[in-house]
Amino acid sequence: MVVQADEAVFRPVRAGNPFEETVERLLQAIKLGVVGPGDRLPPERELAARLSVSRVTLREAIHALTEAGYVESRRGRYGGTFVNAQLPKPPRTPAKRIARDLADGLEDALTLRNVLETGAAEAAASRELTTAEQNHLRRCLDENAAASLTDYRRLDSRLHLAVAEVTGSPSLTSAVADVRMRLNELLDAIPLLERNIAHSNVQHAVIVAAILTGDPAAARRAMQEHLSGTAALLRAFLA
Amino acid sequence: MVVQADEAVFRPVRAGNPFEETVERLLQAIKLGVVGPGDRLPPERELAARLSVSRVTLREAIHALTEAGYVESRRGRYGGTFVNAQLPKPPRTPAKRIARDLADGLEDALTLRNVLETGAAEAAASRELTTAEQNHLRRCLDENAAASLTDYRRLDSRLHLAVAEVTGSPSLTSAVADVRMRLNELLDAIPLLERNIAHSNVQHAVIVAAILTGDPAAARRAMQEHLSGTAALLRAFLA
DNA sequence: CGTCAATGGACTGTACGTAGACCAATAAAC
DNA sequence: GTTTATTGGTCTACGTACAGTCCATTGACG
Repeated sequence: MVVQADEAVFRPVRAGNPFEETVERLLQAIKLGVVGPGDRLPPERELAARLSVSRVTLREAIHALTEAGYVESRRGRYGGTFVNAQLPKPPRTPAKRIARDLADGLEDALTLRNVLETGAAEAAASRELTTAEQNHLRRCLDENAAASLTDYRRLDSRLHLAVAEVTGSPSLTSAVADVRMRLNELLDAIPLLERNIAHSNVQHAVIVAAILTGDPAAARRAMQEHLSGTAALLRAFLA
Repeated sequence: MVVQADEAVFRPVRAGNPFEETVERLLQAIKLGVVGPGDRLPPERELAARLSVSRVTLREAIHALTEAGYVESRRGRYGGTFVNAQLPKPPRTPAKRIARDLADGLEDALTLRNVLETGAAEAAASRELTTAEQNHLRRCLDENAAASLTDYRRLDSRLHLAVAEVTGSPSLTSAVADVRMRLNELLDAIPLLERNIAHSNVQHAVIVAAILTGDPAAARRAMQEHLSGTAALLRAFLA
C-alpha cells in the first residue's frame, strides 16, 4: 500500500491556532526582511483583515512580539507598530536538538526549496520585467552585498524572495517564503564565514544578471549551484 | 513601494474555518484519486487526529460529502466511510464565471504548477527508486492509460501526484496536490478530446520512462512539454 | 448462537476566536 | 492653542471548535 500520498493529503489542516499562525507570519515578515528595522506594519484593522484574523488575535500576536523585542507600538495618529532597529538575536538552539527535530524534514525542505527556487529563477528570467521590478531586484542585490554580518541572513532572504517576486506569481512567492522560514532555524545555527559570504555574493550577482538579461537556463543553473552549496553546508554541519 | 512580498506574507492565515478546510481536504483525496471508488477512508478517530481537527468537525465534513453524494458511511465493526462507486459529476460551472473568478489567479496557478511539476519530475529522476516506488509509478501510468473518459481526469491527477510522491518529499507532494486542486475546476470545464488523451498518454509514458531510467534532464523536458500543452488549452479555452 | 472489538453516532462542558462598538492618545493641520 | 483624523487599547456578547465520554450497531470468530 502506498502511504506517501495519504500523508500529503491527510496532513494537518492547520499548523496551529490562529494566534500561533499569526505570530509566525509576522516573524516571517520581519525575519525575511519584508519589513525592515524602523518600518511600520500596516494598521491593526487593515492587517487583521488581510490576515483574515480578528483584531484581538492579531493584537495578542503583536503583544507577544513586543515582549520578545521585535516590535514596538505607538498610539495616536501617525502612530502604529514599528519594527525595532535592533532585532533580538535568536536563542541559538543547540544544533543537536535541531538535527533531531528536523532529521527527516531536512531533506524534505531542501528538496522543496531546490524545486521552488530554481524554478523561480527560471520563471523570472523568462518574463519581461518592468523597470520597477528590475530596480527592485538590483536594489535587493546591492543591499545584500553591502550588508554587515548581523544583517546578512535577513537581506539574503530578502534577495531570494525578490527573485520569486519578479516571477509575478504570488503563490510561488508565498511558497518560497514558507520554505525559507522552515530552513531559517537551521541556517541560524551555521556560523557565517566571510569567505562563504563573498562566494554567495558572486553567485547572487550571476543569478540576477541572468534574470535581467532574460537567460532562463543560465538563471536556473546559477541558482542550482548556489543552493547546492548551502545544502552541502547544512548537511555537513548536521552530520 | 514593492507590494508583491507584502501580499505574499500578509495573505490570509487560513482559507476558511476548519469545517470548510476539512471538506476541501476530503474532496482533494477523492478527486485526485488518492482514495478511489469503493475505498474506505481511515476511521474517524484516526482521520481526525491526522487532520488535527476535532471528530465533530470531521463528522460534519463527512456529512456534507454524504449529502453531496461522494461518500457513504456504515456503522459497526468493519464499517467505515466509503467512497461511492459512482461519483457525482461536478456542476459544470459556466466557463465565463470561472474565467472571471480566476482571471488573475490562472497565470499564478499555472506558473506555480509548472515550477512544481517540472521540478518534481527532475527530482524523481535524480533518485534511486525502490522497487515499490517503481511499481507504484508504473501502475498509475497503466491505470491512467486504460481509463475511461469519466475516470480519466482523476487517474491523470493520480499519476501526476505519483511523480511527486516518488521524489520522497511530502511537502512537494502536498504542494503539487494543492495546485492541482486549484486548476481542477478549470480542467473540468474543458471538453476531453480523444486525440488529446492519446497524446497525453504518450507524454506520460515518456515522463515515467525518463524517471525510471534516471534521466533528470529528459524528465524535466518531457514534463515541461506536457504541461505547456495543457496550459495552452486552458488559456485558449478561457480567452 | 453468543461474544466482542471496532466503528459510526450523539451529548456536554470548556476554551478560544470573532465581530462590533467604544475609549484614549497623539501629532499634523489650521 | 484648538481641532480632528487616525491609530492603538479595551470591553462585551456570541458562535464555533474542541476534548472527552458514552451509546448504538455491526459482523467476524469462537
